[in-house]
Amino acid sequence: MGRPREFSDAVAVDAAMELFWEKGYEATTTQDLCSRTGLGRGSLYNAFGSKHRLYEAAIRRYADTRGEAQLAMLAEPGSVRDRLRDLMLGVIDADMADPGRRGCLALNAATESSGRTEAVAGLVRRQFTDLEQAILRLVEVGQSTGELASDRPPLQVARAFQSAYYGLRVLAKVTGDRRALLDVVEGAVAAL
Amino acid sequence: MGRPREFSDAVAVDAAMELFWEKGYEATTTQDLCSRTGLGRGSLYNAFGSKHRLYEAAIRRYADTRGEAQLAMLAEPGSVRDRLRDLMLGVIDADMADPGRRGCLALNAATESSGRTEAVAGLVRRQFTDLEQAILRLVEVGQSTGELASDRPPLQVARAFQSAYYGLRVLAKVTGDRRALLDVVEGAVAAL
DNA sequence: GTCATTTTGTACAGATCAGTAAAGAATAGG
DNA sequence: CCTATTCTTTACTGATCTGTACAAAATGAC
Repeated sequence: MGRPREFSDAVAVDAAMELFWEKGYEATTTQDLCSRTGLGRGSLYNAFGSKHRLYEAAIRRYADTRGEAQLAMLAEPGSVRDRLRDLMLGVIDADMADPGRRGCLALNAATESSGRTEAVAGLVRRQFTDLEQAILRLVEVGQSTGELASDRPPLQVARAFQSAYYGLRVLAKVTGDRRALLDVVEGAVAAL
Repeated sequence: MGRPREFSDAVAVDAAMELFWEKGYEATTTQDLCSRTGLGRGSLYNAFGSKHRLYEAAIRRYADTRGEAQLAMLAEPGSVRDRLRDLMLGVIDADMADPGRRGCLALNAATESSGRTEAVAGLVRRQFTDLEQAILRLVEVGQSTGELASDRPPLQVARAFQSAYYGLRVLAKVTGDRRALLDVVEGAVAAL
């Protein structure tokens, strides 16, 4: 009972996510969040408690939407090499098409020291290990079908590839040199 | 002529660098900077103009000290694989020994959207390409001596390794799992 | 309708923000 | 010693920060 909410939580968190994604935690003000979500201060604090809690919700939402979309991409049919290459190529297209150069919210949250509480670190860690596991499964498939060489531990191969993936996203933040990024992709795929 | 400065610019920038390194640009206040450097507000603004200009000076100083130290490490004697492995192992030791989990200031500056003006992006880009070139030279040496396979373009190999290096630093920000990080090292070195 | 409950809007709190103004202090040159 | 110049200190600005208090509004239960 009581007065019903005039907004959808998911939509509000989505708007907050976009904002944190653009500006980071510290540079985003609660006023920004009110403007972007359309909520008044009272509603925003009533629903989410604090700026930091909303930040955590935004990271969770990022994982549930963008993160899951990436994992789904890895599950599509096709050779292992093609799947992993597409993952990286997709990132290059997305990151370079984005004028705000937002990159990956989870990665941004990992590197921004303020707001990197244990709660945030935990959420980021989970996204990282989810991706690691998805890559690992692909590598295992590739090794079992003979598409990939089987002379190295799959987990090691997966982790090295994942690292190159995050490095790629870091490089894409400051460089506009598409060929440099494509070198990373081909180098990482060749290393499989 | 005029009244002499009571502080050394280099020492002040060094202190500011440590602070920006710990907290990032946005979360560092000018009051923090005054406390840490020991300067009054007047002196700080007289000497550096603005918080952002001091940030740029800090990044430059980071490049001149920490960045150069890394490049020097790559120039030491030893096999190419050992040099590149040591680069990464050194990072693991340094990052995990640091309770503040500061990581790499240049990488932090690259991902923090606020304060990422073109000036900052340029400074970061320079550090990135300096490392790329240093790795490239090593790869070229390795390929010419036969230590590394010569079936792939050296620049592609170097860029993929560099990416794994930055990815490693990102992972080190949130994980305490040393074996996961060591997998990245061995995977990246094996991919050479 | 009345009541309990929740949401909403507004106004406000106290702290803190980056940056500046201005007066006093320390120097070099004359 | 005197002046021009630079640095230091302090006080202050106006804006902005996160979070809260509180009354009005909207609902369901009865």
